[in-house]
Amino acid sequence: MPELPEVETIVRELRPRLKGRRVTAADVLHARIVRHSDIDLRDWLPGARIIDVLRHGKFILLQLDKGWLTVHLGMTGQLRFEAPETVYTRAVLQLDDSSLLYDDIRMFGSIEAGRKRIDQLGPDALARDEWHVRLLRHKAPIKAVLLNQRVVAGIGNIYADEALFRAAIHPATVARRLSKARANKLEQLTRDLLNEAIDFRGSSISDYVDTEGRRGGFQERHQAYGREGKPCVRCASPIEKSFLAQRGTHFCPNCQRR
DNA sequence: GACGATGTTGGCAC
DNA sequence: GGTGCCAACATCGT
Repeated sequence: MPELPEVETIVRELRPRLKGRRVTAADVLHARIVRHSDIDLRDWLPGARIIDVLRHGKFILLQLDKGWLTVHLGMTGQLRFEAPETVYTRAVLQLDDSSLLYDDIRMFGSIEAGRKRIDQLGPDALARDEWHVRLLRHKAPIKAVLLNQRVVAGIGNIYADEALFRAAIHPATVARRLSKARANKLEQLTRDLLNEAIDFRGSSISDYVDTEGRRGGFQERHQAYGREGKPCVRCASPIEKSFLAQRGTHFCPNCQRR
């Protein structure tokens, strides 16, 4: 569920509440959530001071005085302050002044100590980086390349469809065959899109809520994603849905020609 | 009730 | 390097 705008919304709420706080206790209710590490968070976290809260792509990074705690929300992960535990609560952090709970219905999310996996990611989609040149190195369909977090980090299925719609590029276009100008335009339109979505506190399709349980508002502004059969806002042709890179893909067959 | 789809990623086979 | 399939899991719509 959560892509860059949703994760950024959460990070902006976490940062002022977590910065400078000390972890007093940690509980892991479902071991599967903690991955790629032999560290037992229940032993490792207590006493740690939170220096800052950062984001890279869809990953939330808690910078601690003793290392890093990396959180990925997967499809249905949620972080909530002072919330009651549910059957889907997978971990709980007790802080010196509050508690932070990690809920995850489908458990595609993860929490890990260390920062290693971030090294595999491409530049954050909003970072100062001309990442459109990276798109041109791949011969896969442009939509698959946008979804590849090693190429550029933060774009998921919703924003890939929305970005390609704005740029009027067919999702199946071979990335390497885009002109440099079109790739550059795609990057700029993607940045605009992500920033607008952040202004609306992200998109809520079903599960996504922020740390206070509020839904986002950007789903009302989607022009392609979830609009199958509805008229294109530019030309009124019905939006089509097909499958590409094993993901539902929405586009205007008239505006986005191959 | 069964079936298929859902915003994510990682691993593996080819 | 790219593709396709599967796995993790629960819910919801048809």
